[in-house]
Amino acid sequence: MTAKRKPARTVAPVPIVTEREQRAPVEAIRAAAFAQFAERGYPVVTVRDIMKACGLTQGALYNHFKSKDELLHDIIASTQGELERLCQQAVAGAGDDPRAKLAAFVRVYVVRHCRLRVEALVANREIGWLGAERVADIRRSRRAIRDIVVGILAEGVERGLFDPPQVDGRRDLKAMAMALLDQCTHVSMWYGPGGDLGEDQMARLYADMALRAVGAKPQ
Amino acid sequence: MTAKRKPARTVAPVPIVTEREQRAPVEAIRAAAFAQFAERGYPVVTVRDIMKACGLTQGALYNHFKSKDELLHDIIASTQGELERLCQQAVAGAGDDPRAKLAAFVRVYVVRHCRLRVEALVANREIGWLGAERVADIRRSRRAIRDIVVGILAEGVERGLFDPPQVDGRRDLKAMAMALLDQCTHVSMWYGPGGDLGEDQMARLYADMALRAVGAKPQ
DNA sequence: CAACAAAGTGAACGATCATTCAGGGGCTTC
DNA sequence: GAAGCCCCTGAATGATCGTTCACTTTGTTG
Repeated sequence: MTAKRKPARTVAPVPIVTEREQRAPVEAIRAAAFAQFAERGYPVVTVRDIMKACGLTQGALYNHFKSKDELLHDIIASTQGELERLCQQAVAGAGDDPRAKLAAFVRVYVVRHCRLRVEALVANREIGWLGAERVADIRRSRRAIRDIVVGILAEGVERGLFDPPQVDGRRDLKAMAMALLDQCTHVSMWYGPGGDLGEDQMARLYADMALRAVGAKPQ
Repeated sequence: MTAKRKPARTVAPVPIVTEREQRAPVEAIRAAAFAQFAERGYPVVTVRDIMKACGLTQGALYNHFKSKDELLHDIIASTQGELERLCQQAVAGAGDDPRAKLAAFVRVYVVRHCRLRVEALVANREIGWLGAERVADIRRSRRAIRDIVVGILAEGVERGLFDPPQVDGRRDLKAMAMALLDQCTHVSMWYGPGGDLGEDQMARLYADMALRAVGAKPQ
């Protein structure tokens, strides 16, 4: 079943790319870990699984990461950091109108969660396995993203451009922001490129739904 | 730390409720498993953990369930089944208007996901650990719930009561239904009774957002 | 060619897991 | 009070896990 290299003790153990351009093994480990964590979940993926997928053996992991836990944190943190950066950038480049800001935010967020489905899935589903210390900065980044949305909503309300639903005469912008983010985040759980809509169409659909949900005045 | 019964070898090992009314140990196991799975995740919760929480030892589990896997399926399936029943019932009792049906569906769905947060969390997060055979009927039930929503949306569009967003001139009611469900489902991930809104208020907020998102005409 | 550092190997370690099973109490029913 | 059943115990089994480590290979530098 497994193709066992027979006489080879001395050959290069990684699939050769070119002599000069081979990707750092760290990157191969990251990619393999992403794929396996996404498909089967952190606790049941063994170090042996990950390293075998790179053509290496278990022990080699510890030349690059201190532990399996550090590996998980490394890949989640890089994804999460880039997401936060993208969101800030999208809002900053959308001009002054809160409606444009919200639409730009949702579009970028949804496209990213469609395109990098695997990364998003891991980042959102496997956080719980991180040790308490390592989980803290991920949660901080998530709160930061939520607060971007809350800020847009507050600005829109203040300027009379949004009219979000009220319950018992009060609004809860934080709950609304969570609702919008949940909606967009979990696209990565079921979206597939084979579906009826492409990434950009999904992005526009979700942006439209978000604007309607917050009661945005016509532009 | 743990209150160890000292001389007792022969006493009843479960916390005595009354002589006549003790809950079946199966229920105690279910409850303990729910709590522990929700808090720490199926793969890292051991059979010993669950049974210790009931005041029993590992082996006793297998007097009630064939395996840890069957236990997980049992508790997920019962939750999921009741959710499906509740949703059907909510829609059936909401009259003829698709707007009322959608609102009733969302309200019931959100209240349930707020109130039975633990159960919802387990049912939605731990499915992946079930064996392929056992996961099938859970997925069927989820599709059934999604199709309830799709049906309401389709009826509303047909009768001119909903005007959902279009992308490139087309609608994707399935994607919209998934978006609404994702939003409502993941309330269970962050809602806490200590927040600004109560369950009923959350339900109304979400129902309002859903009606706006699908472009429901004023009633 | 010798020396050195970086990186991979694979056996080994200690821990822990789900599951099995022989043994033994406490019921209810005769 | 004997028989039979339900249920629980706790040691045992066999497998697998993350991590370590002594050793080897490879490529670079003097």
